[in-house]
Amino acid sequence: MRREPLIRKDAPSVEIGLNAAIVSVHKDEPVVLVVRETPDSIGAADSLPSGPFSPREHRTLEIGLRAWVHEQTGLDFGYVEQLYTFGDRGRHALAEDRDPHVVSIGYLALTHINETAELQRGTWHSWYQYFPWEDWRRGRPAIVDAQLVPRLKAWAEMPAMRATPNRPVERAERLRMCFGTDGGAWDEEKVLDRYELLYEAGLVDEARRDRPEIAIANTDGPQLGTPMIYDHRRILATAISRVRAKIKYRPVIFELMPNEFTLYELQKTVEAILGPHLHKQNFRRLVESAGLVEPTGQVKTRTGGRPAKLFRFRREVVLERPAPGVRVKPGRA
Amino acid sequence: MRREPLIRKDAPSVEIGLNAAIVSVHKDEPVVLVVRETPDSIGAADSLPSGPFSPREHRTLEIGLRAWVHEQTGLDFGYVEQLYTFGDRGRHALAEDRDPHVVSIGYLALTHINETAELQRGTWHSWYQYFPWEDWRRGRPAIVDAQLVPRLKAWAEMPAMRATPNRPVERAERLRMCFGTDGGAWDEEKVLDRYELLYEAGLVDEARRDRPEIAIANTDGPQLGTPMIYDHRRILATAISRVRAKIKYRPVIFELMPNEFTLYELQKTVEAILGPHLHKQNFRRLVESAGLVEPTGQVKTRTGGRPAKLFRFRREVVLERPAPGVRVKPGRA
DNA sequence: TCTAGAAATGCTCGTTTTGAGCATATTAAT
DNA sequence: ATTAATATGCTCAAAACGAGCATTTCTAGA
Repeated sequence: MRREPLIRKDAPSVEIGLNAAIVSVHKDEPVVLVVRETPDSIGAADSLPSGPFSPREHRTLEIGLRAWVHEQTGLDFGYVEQLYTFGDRGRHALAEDRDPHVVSIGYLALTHINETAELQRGTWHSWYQYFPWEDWRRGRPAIVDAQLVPRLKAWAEMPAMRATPNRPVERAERLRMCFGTDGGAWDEEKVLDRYELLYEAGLVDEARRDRPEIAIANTDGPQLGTPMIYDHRRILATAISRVRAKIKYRPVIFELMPNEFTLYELQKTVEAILGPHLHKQNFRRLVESAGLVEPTGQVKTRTGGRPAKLFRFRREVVLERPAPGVRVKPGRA
Repeated sequence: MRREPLIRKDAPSVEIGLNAAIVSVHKDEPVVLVVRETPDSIGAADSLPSGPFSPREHRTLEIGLRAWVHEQTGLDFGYVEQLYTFGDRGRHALAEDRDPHVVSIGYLALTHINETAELQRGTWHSWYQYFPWEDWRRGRPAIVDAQLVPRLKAWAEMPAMRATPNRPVERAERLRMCFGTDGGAWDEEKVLDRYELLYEAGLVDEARRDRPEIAIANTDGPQLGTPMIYDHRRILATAISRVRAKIKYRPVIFELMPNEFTLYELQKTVEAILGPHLHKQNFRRLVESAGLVEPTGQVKTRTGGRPAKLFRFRREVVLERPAPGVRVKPGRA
């Protein structure tokens, strides 16, 4: 069974972009590190730290990523994981660019913001600036019922462009799945699905930018959330989805904490990421009985009440339990 | 704050390889679709269907992947998801190749094998051929205690090459985490971690191939499992890890089933993926009460006993529950 | 035809986990 | 001292889970 080798020698080349969604929690606010860029052909827009992968200089993809982030912001972070590789950085590029095509790899990094500054460039922005509909800290955000749902429903009922008779049903189902319309529940992890639905419906600026012809159908009403360059908002949505899912089964929440913390500080950090739906006493029981933390013996006074015991992360927990994390149930009221 | 554009125009190009780990379950055996290749410079070896991404021909990465798989095997699959992007396809390539460097994107596809054949090329191989230590269907595999653990322990205790005093501890901890030595539990999802540990320890053929100098320390004893070309075995390990994790919170198991099936057939398929640790009556209660299936009204006779009711997947479940899946607990006896 | 064997299915029961809330302790501010 | 705010301990009912017994309904063979 001899055939040509799989990898042909004349295989086309593409350029690889490395992009970092660097997430932290600062004063109970979930934030992402943003650098404002002025690329040619597109107006100034928010951007994630990023740069091309250069195999000659970077031994691995991750090393390349760290180098770019350090160069652009001065930040060195610890935890990082790869999110996803996107074949088209905004379909704009896809439609118009010639080879070499650009493929972008998104990364999620988690870090604790050291008050005694270190950032040389770039700023921390609340991630809800880009996804206001994800901010459930003060209950269901008004924008959902005022903007998203009605405009998405209109889109779902739009006559299909091409002969796809089942399209309206598909759209209505996706709408229900993403936004919990018609009795469904809001799943805090579906950040990417929601963004992609809004993109397809032409309700975010990036869609108008990439596909001007679609946007015509949906110009009545403001665009939703602050846009970003290329596909960076999609990468950020992927990052939020991932971190919201991951803290439930891996102890990554501690990447966002200082070495010592009170249980309530830990809870506040979890709630900043997930949304505020945790019962204080049960949260305490959860993290203690799971062996995620151990008391340091110290207490923190000035809490506004009784002093709180300080805890630290018990690293050994990863050796003891198969999926240690803050196992709060997804999608509750 | 004006600076150079992020993406430089002289950015280096790389070649992107698309690789598919196409997984199915055939007669209670988990299998993967393998094509045997004879690439230059490396002897004949098992390979996953794969090919380079060509932005000119393929509108998206996924379309490119499907095209290559179809060309190489004749198979068209349904469900597919991206796994990971590897920056080095075996460090061999990294060390010796010149630009353009190759980056490989791994995909997981799930499909149901239609008995009335369709495969033009390639063969289905049990995935345990590549990872015999993952096969717990007849209890703890002998190879774990006979080969893996002792040889890994020797490696963990090896004097570190460079000045890294804490290395032995790190190695011992990883060993414990991956293989549950010293009282830890075996976590069926850590397939990739185990493979990478074996690679680092020089116990799989790929490590010897990529880093001949390391292998010298570990030549006493057979190499473990059938090797694959490039980094394909690592991609397969990633695929197994992913599918083992994912069936617990997404109804992907039904991608492996025919339209109608009995609950026991479903259980057998889950057990083929995860390992056999399910209580029959409780499994039934689990999938029924989760609303994952609905009876068709038909029964299947010739089961060897009382006829079994036939069920089908209830697609609506994804609209009702945030994380529908076969929620068996990870890492039990 | 009758019976043993095999598998499917229904059900119980004790344990563990979870959701919710009451009660008490310890601080700071007034 | 009193009050407000927070930390922390504890209880209790509901739900989920793990294990096993019992019954039903088929096939195969005496």
